[in-house]
This record gives sequence, structure tokens and C-alpha cells, in this order.
Amino acid sequence: MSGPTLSDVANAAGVSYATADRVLNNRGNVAQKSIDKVRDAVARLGYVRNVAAANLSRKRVYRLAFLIPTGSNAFFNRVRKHILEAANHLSAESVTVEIVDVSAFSVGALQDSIGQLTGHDYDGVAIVGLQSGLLEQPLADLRARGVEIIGLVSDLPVEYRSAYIGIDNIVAGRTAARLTGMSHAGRIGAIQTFAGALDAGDHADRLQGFRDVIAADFPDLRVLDPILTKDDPVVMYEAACSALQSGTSVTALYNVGAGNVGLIKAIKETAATRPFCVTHELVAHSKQALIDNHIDLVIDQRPDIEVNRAFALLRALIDQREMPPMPDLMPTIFVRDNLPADTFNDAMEDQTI
Amino acid sequence: MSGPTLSDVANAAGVSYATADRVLNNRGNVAQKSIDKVRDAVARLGYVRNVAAANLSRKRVYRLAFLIPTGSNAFFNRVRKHILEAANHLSAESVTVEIVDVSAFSVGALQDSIGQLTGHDYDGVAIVGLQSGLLEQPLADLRARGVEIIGLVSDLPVEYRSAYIGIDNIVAGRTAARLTGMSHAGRIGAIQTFAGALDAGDHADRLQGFRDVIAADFPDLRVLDPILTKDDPVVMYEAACSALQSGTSVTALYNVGAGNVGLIKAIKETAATRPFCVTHELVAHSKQALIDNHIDLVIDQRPDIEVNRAFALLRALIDQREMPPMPDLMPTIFVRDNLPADTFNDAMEDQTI
DNA sequence: CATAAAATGATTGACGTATTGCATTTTACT
DNA sequence: AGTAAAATGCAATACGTCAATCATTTTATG
Repeated sequence: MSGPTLSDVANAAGVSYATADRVLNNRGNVAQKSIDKVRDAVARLGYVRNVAAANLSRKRVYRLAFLIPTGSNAFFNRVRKHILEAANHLSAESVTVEIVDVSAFSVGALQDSIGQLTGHDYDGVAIVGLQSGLLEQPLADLRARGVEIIGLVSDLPVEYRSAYIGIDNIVAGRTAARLTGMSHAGRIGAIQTFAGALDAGDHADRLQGFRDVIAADFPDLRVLDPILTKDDPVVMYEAACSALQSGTSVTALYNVGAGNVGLIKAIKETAATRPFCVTHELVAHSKQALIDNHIDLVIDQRPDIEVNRAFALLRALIDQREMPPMPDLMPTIFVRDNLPADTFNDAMEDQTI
Repeated sequence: MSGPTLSDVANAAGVSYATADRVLNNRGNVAQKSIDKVRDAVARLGYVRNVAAANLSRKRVYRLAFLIPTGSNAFFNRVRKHILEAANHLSAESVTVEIVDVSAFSVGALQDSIGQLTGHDYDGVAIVGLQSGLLEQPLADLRARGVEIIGLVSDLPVEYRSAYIGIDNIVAGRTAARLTGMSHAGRIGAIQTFAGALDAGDHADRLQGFRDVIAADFPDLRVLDPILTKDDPVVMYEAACSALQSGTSVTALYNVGAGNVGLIKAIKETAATRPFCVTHELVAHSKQALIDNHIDLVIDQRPDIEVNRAFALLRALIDQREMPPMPDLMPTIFVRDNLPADTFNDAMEDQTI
């Protein structure tokens, strides 16, 4: 029932256990023909290493680290929460997790933080990354130490990480556009967009996806150039106020970035009927805004799934195993009716304005 | 780093390893004061059993079974596919899975199938259930044998299972209604609904959720009584044809049930502009219909997440451990833009019409 | 107090793998 | 052929738990 053991493989291959072990764990000093015999036997018997026994034997400890931007960003607080929950559970499987705070979206800070990881002897790290050549050297150094590296939420330079876990932000923008378009039912409209900054890849991607779909499938809608908010709720508030007051022409608001607290405040203060509103990331205040009918849609990237996948992937990479089947990841649409029962806790509370 | 062992606990409690073992595994013949000492030490040291070592020692095998309705229903084929993928991966962790086919939605057949599980010495079973008193006896018998039971997708009588994994179908209906309402942008409309049958709990639930939201928030829309299709694509086809031909009054179609192949076929044959269309469950043909712009939305229950949760939950129940953190489960909205890259395979192909 | 019963302790061999030291055999090279 | 180097085999210990045996101590009972 439970598969063949390494002894079985050794027997089938006609070599000793020690040799089979040398092959499987690349200890060297093995003749090519022995390697072949063992590999062949492994394939024939369908041997798979009993990871539990292996880890027990070598007192394996998985040392993982997550590099997460600091700050009061509610989304990343949610990410943190999921990491901590998982870490708490996985401690029973000898997985240790450290969350390393990084100054938000500063290439220099990220570069430093990655550099400092090198001394800590981690087995794997997940990094909320940036696209910058400055990161390449520290990442290469890390990797040279045998540390598995994945990008999380925001990707790293492609050649310097093993995988990326996050949504496709172009898809996210397209999704927002599809529903915004639908909500107009063929009527003419103008959509005011907001972004933190356009040099950040994800905001630009979302905007592009949004524009693409509107241009292709909703010719009666006009996408207004984004107002830049630096993801600051105060700036966002003022931008939203002016958009809301600018007569009747604006039929929808779409914020690709953060700072939604400001947007929501502005909407709350709008007595008249408001335009159709779409934001990103389900957090305490955006959830509440949905419930209160202050916004219509939230496009979420399911950090719970992302974190889940990150742990599974890191462990698979470290053990050089196959990735277990995991839920697909795609931008997820929330309206006020399909919200998760899970009430987000205090850690998710955002800055107020 | 890696926590205390049972030896540590025994030492801390001032008893022998054997006694500590007797307490932890309820072997009896232990004085109450010893039990207390050990329990206390466990709590003090934060001891958690090393499941890997335990399973290794006792050659633990998790024998699981899934009871899934047969038939050419594309959704359950997708469920099967996810179960098989997970089973394939989990075989490396000595989990064996059997999928038991049950004649679709027949209480008698389900009753029989559950009865037959009793002889197989399973550790846990997940059952696509029904609400029927007839199931109570066989479920009770199963449980008496120490088999963990959970409801999957469709619940069992509440007292006879440990948990239910599936979406809230009222929520699913509400979600469909919210978006259907949005798509009208305040215009007057009439929504033709379709259902397999109304005695089946989930269809009725979806319809009720749908009606509730339309009534509450979209007073200009009228929900037409459902046409019953028995989930048969042929019947569905004819029902859809008549709805599509009945003049201009129908502005949206909502099918809470299966048989969407028929609906899509009818829509394809409609040369003129079609009403807003919402269906349930993302499968090969509904995905294609989204891509082809034949329907607008699919409300999906994420069987990948459900199956994932089912495995995790069954194992947690069997080991009497805590459930690991897993992604939340809620009705998920698909438009043509946020479809999973994962191309569903042949097994998902539905009957043609 | 004698005796049986109950409780406890001590010990051992699995489970499948990792890891190491040492002995032995095979290969390669002069 | 002789020798060094490379390859292989053998044996033992460890990881944390389970499960069982047997010996010994403690407790309860008449």
C-alpha cells in the first residue's frame, strides 16, 4: 500500500542501500552505471522519498522569511495576518517563519533587506518585489547560498527568482473594466481613474487592462486620465471630491491603487447619487464600504490564496518536490453579497483620514 | 527550535515515558493524578505530537472516500478531476482516495452507497449529500465505526456530519442578482429564470437569494417564475428558445441549474442582441461561452478550493488536529477577463445536445 | 496483613531515511 | 603486476512515536 522504500530500490537496482542513498542525495563518488541502475529502479518502482521520514531523520527545519512592505497599508496587513496564521499552524511541521519589514516601495531599502537576508541561513524567502536591476546582485548572492526565492504580489527581476505568485494586474484591470462597462448598460459615460503612481508596474498594468477593455468593448465610455494620489488617503480624498463635484459627466470612478479610505470618505459626503465605484483589495474599510453601498465592486487578489501557495511552493522548491495542486489564483470580484464571513481583525485596520 | 518531545513531557511531569504515552493515547490503566500531571506538562511545554513521526511509526494510512454523483454533469467531472489530482499528490503522504459513484440525486441510491461504505474501513468520507431522513441511519452506522463524515457541495442532515464544505447558495443567488441588477443601470427589465427542480435545496436557495436582492434593491426589475428544466440541456434549449423569442420584454436570463449547453446553443442561434445572461459553474462550455460573449457572467463555487478544503478537513478530523488555515470559500464571479489560465481538460466535457 | 488488582517503570523493536566511519572490492594508471 | 584512487558495501546510530512485554511498585480490599 505505502510505496517502496529505498531498500527496495537498492535491491531492485542490485546495489547496496548506501549506494542508492549516495545517488539519491548526490553525494558523489558513484559510478555512472550505478547511478543509471538506481535511477532506473526508482522509475520502475515508482519510488518517492518519504519526506516525513527524511525530515524526521535529519531534523529538518524549514527556515522561511517573507519580505513585506511596512506601513499602514491595510492590504499588506492582511497579508501579514495570513502569513502569521499559516506560520502558527506550520510550526507543528517544523517550519519557522520570519516576517521582515521593508520600507514601502523603496528600491534601496529592499536592496538592503535582501542583502541582510544572506546572513540568516534561510531555506526560502518570499519577497514583495520590484523591477529593478539594483536587486539583481543581492538576489544572486542569496541564491548562491542555496536559498529559494519567489516573488509575491509584486514580481522580482524574472531571472532571479524561481516563481512569482500574484495576480496578473492587466487581467485585474480588464475585469474591473468589464464590470464597469456592464454597469453602464450601453449608456454614455466617463470614468475617472485614480492611481498611486504610474511608474509602479502594477498600477500601470491595471490601468492598461482597464483601458484596453473599455476601448475594445465599450465605445460609449471614455476613460479619463488618472489622477495621481501617491496612495495617500488625503490626496485621494481631495481628488475624489473634485471628481465627484465636477458636474454630472463622471459616471464611474476606478481607483487602481490604495488610499481608498479617502475615496470612501469623499463618497460618504456626497449626498446626491454617486457614480459607479470600483476599487482594489478587500480590507476592513473597503468591505464596510461595500456593505454600506458606498462602492459597488472590489477587485481582490486573494492574499489568503497567495500566502497559501507561497508556503506550498517554497516547501516544494526546497524539497525539490512537485507542487501540490492548489486553488487557482485570479482577480476575484466582490460585491456586497459574496463577502467572506471571516471578519477581518484589528490588524487590518487602516489609517484614518 | 523543534518543540519538546514526549520524553520531555514525561520528564517534566515526573512520570515515565510509558505513562505519558498511556495518557496521550488513552490506553487506560492510568491514575487520575498521573493523567493530570501529564496533561499539565503538555500544556506547560506546549507539546504537540509530531504527526510525521507518529504516522511513520504506526504506518498510518488515511483511507478516504468521496461519494460523487455520476452522470455527464460537467461540474462534478470537474470535482472528480480535482479529487484525482489531489489524490495523486497525496499518495506520497499515504493517503488513499476512492471515488464512489452514486446515481445522481437519488436518495435511495445515496442511502445504499453510504450503507456500503460501512464495510470498507474508511477513515473519512466526503459526501455530496441530500437532506433526507433516510440517510440518517446509514450515516449513524458509519460514524459508529469511527468514520469521519463531511458534506461536500450539498449538505447532509446536520446532525450526522462533522462539517459542510460548500458555498451558501442563497449568497450565490444574491450575487447573481446584484450583478444582474447592476447590468440594467436603472432601466426597467424582466428576468427569466431557469431551474432544474425546486425541491432540490440548492436551486431553490439560489432563486430565493436572487429574488430577495432584486426585490430589495432593484425595484424596476421583475423576476419571472423559473422554467423547470430538470437540468436537461434539451429541455433547457427549448425553454431558452421560447424565452428569447418572447418579444423584447426579457432583459436577462438566469439559470440557477445545469444544462447550460442547451442555453448556450439557444443563445448562439439568436441573431439579434441577446439579454444579459448569468449561469452557474465554470466548466468547459460555460468558459467558452464567456469567451465567445454568449453569456456575461458565471457564478462559480470553486470546486478546487472545496476539494482542497475537504482533504485538509478530513485529515484534521481524523488526527483530531486543528484545521490548517485555508482560503475562504464564497461564490466567485467570472467574466471573460478573469478566467483561470488552467485549461480544463477532456474530463470536463459535457454532453452535447 | 496478606493478597489481588491497578499503576507505573524500563526496555525494546519497528517505521523509512540520513549520515558517518570503516572495510572491502573494483577500476585506472604507471 | 603493483599501486593508488575510486567505488561500493556493511554496520551502526539517530530522529520521535507507537506498541508491546515484563518487572516492579503502589493502592485497594477483605
